Amino acid sequence: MGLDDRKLAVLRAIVEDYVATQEPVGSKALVERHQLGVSPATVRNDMAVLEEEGFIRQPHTSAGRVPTDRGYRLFVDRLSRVKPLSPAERRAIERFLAGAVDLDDVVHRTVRLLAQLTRQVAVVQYPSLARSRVRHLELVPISTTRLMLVMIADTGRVEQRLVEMPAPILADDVLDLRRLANEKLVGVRLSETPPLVQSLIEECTPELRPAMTTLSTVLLETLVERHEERIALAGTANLARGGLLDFHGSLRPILEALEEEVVLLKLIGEVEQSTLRVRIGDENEIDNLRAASVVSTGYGPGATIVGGMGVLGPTRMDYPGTIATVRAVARYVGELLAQN
Amino acid sequence: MGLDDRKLAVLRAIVEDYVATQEPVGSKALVERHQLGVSPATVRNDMAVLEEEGFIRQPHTSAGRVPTDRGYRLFVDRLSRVKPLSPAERRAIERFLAGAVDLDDVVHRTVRLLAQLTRQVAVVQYPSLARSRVRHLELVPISTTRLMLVMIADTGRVEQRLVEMPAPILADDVLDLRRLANEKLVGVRLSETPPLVQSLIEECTPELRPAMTTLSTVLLETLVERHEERIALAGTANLARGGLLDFHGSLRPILEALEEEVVLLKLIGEVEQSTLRVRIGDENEIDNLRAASVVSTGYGPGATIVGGMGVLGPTRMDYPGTIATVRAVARYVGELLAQN
DNA sequence: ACTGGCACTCGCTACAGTCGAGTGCCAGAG
DNA sequence: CTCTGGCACTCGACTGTAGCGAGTGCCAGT
Repeated sequence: MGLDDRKLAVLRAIVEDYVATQEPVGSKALVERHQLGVSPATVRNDMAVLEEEGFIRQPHTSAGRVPTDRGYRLFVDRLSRVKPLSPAERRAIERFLAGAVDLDDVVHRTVRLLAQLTRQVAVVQYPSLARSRVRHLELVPISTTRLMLVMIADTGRVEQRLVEMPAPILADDVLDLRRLANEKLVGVRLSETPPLVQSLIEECTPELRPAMTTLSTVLLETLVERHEERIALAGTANLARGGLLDFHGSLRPILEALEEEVVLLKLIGEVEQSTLRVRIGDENEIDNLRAASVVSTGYGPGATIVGGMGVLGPTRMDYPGTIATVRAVARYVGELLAQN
Repeated sequence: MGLDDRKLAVLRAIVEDYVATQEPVGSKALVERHQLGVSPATVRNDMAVLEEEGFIRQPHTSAGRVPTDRGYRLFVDRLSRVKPLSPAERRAIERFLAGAVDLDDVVHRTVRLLAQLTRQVAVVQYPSLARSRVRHLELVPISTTRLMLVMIADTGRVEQRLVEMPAPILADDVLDLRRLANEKLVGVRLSETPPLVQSLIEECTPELRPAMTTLSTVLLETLVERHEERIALAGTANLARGGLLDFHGSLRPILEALEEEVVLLKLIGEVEQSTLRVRIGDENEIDNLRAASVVSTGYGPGATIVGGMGVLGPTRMDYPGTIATVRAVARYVGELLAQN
């Protein structure tokens, strides 16, 4: 396919105009707004080619052109220059995140910040437990047969869980359990704890065995199985901005998808390296989100990735701006985490 | 105003039909569907009176009638018989909540359950800290200058917070701090802790004083000031069901309101007794929710109320059903909490 | 290879006309 | 005094027609 420079320029112009105005853009308007140096007729010919190649389409005969998912893809891959953040934005990010006092707080602020800056739906995954190490385990007696298990991970995450003991347990035994568990598990990656928890049962004294067994099941549940991943969400109201023209009509599927933790994790949790990822319309694996685009990236202290964050909006969105913002916020959060 | 029994029956019929069909209801359709025992003409006269009194209105001349907020109000107060839950529903509630393992879990399940049963947006407030008592305070050393403060309330809530110490602190001192704090604060209502925390500083040994001072500020923040109330939300996708006819057009204001914790608290958190409360359309103090109705109630173990829960939907909603569901769920959750 | 011109398409808007659900009112019956 | 049947009226929803104009595709000319 012969896509010379001018045709690409035309595509870029179409995307930019359409994103800005939300209206199909015609050849005449194009040459007026951009300095293409050629006549509308020429642009029309280029448009015909672009349409043949599947980068743009006409909503109706005799309307202007609109980019297709493929068109946006090409735009993102080859045509959009990264739009550097303004100093004001950088400062806003820094100031907004600086006040955070806690991991919870960091995540909360981050997700609100992302939603606000991009004016879209923001999603932030808490640092993944699978990628964390155990920093400390605490057992707090609640009653004679009840303990509260508190697990603190090196990423700052804290999980707690009630443990129902099979029989009353002595304070001293609780201390023993705690000591044993900590000796064995502190510093270990959570994903690698299961065999160790098993050995914990085997190696402990017979008197402690029943208690340790129940504790272990809860431990395993807390560490590995149960709602292992947490997610924060903000900016859903932004979905209703575009007058429902985006998302062709109904927000329902989108809202439904956003309620499913699993779906959200799929959206932003699958990042292995810190590469930023853009999924446009059809490229999304989740059917409900075929009308949306997702910009996501991993984040973490230094080069390691401990979780993902991202933004969801209409396919017709300001990709360069969104990409820049997501990238910047992720970097700041990473630095913040590194300080701990 | 003379509202005899038949006029009330007419109003009830109008509300029921409109809720079911979502279309303005005319006199003829009414007599056909309900056994009113009179002719359409008579009904029309009654309707005229009802309209004069402000209980129903016509969207346009020559369309059927639609209930006004006032009409719904009268319906809820005097016309709706409580619709008992089906045994199947009761069982569903029981089964769904029985598996809960944790306060977090209870709240999560409750909110999803409510959303599912009522097919509306559900909101559940975590047991309010202000109404809880301190059950235990735990201090976990993270590094020489960092502690993790964990507060467990008698309602099952657990709050944690990082404490940044002004100077390195010894393990023994941590134990002392913990002991002192627990001695002073365990069993106290959170709302009454501030003076005690103050005295904690005054009474402790000079060596511990700096550490205790920082700890105290964090304690106060955790116990009283900071995001004291937590809230769970589910079912936002249900907002987009009614084809946007409800909420006259835009979901935006509703979604915006739902993102504000403060607003949500106002919605469901102001319950003092366990009385169920229904706010219809205009009766809502929050402007963004003038097009919605809220059914809310308090819940808690036994007669004490520890938090609120509720449901938000279009004014045109099945009040009897929703009221019954909310009430039932709140009661079950209360029983569940009482077991702890 | 680009441009200007021209005929053509087709969605949008306005307007007129018809249909019918629903109403308000009135006179008469119970 | 209350209910009923009848009747004229209103007005929104729908249909069909016509004109407008943005935008296109194509072609001949430079």
